[in-house]
Amino acid sequence: MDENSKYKELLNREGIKSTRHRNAILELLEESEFPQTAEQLFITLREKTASIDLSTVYRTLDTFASKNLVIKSNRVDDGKALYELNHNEHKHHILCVGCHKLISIEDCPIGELKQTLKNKIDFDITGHKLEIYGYCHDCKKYKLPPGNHDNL
Amino acid sequence: MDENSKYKELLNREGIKSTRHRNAILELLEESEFPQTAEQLFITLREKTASIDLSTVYRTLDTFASKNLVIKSNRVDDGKALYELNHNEHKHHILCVGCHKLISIEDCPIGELKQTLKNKIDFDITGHKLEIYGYCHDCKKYKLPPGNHDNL
DNA sequence: ATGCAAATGCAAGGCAGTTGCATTTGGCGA
DNA sequence: TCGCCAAATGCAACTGCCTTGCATTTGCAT
Ligand SMILES: [Mn+2]
Ligand SMILES: [Mn+2]
Ligand SMILES: [Zn+2]
Ligand SMILES: [Zn+2]
Repeated sequence: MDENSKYKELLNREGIKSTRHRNAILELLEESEFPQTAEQLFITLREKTASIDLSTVYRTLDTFASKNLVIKSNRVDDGKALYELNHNEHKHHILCVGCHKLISIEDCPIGELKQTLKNKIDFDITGHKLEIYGYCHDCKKYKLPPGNHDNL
Repeated sequence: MDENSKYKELLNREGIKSTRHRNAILELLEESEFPQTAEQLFITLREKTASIDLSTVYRTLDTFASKNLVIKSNRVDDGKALYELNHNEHKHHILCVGCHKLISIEDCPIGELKQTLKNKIDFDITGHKLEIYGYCHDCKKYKLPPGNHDNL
């Protein structure tokens, strides 16, 4: 195999084979600023590289997720699965419900809660998912939709 | 209609009709300690009350969600939709990945973050979803699965 | 080069949720 | 109380996301 093997060592380290598709998917994820759906990745892959089947995309992403190479989450509005490279940095996204812009933030408020729960009910937190939404600077001008948004 | 109309006023206040199914679903949600899937509700409804169609359950729950009577979320492991009554109290659940037990907590760490983001990037948070998982007291004995769980 | 397990393509299938349409029902006004 | 009509429901087909079974191809160790 040629120098599609950019991630050969990484993949072998995880005990899986280095293939054209796996390299392409990792490369694409590395270029992506935000979590992508399988289909978004699939379409891009078809455009820029070779033929690939959607099922291969799913299987590859699931494999990567099981190795903790990628993080799988769910889109807030439609629940569709999202995949992003695991940079092992702790970050979250906030979604503007006005313009649907995603903004990355490095703040995470779980730290204290971790200790609190440990003390209160002897629960060991190993992970969490946090999605925040609201209105960005540019979208403040729009009125809030009716209803209590603060109970989620 | 007889005294299935327990929630008539509430429903009329929201501008929708009081029906047998809507009352039954609200009643069932009120009895439920934790968020339920549409199918769980559907099955219980069939057992304890009359015949109802699954599509009616979905439509009813969506209607309730749009009125902010119920909160729709997604299960952590399979992404399936969950529905719970909106008690307008701010709470979260933590999931034990050992025994799959759900525990309600009233702690929420978003408050400070709200102000932080307001100051830093002029973003107004209107809501958030937080799912926490880990190991409960009883499940500590089980080993943690390999991999970094702390990057979600 | 050879062999074999792993990866992939292809097509069918599974399942949560949605939708169109005919029928029923709640609530209101006569 | 009756009749009306929009709203709600049942039913069945359908969509879309994702999975799976199986035949073929490919990575890679020997
Ligand atoms: Mn976090
Ligand atoms: Mn909260
Ligand atoms: Zn915006
Ligand atoms: Zn447990």
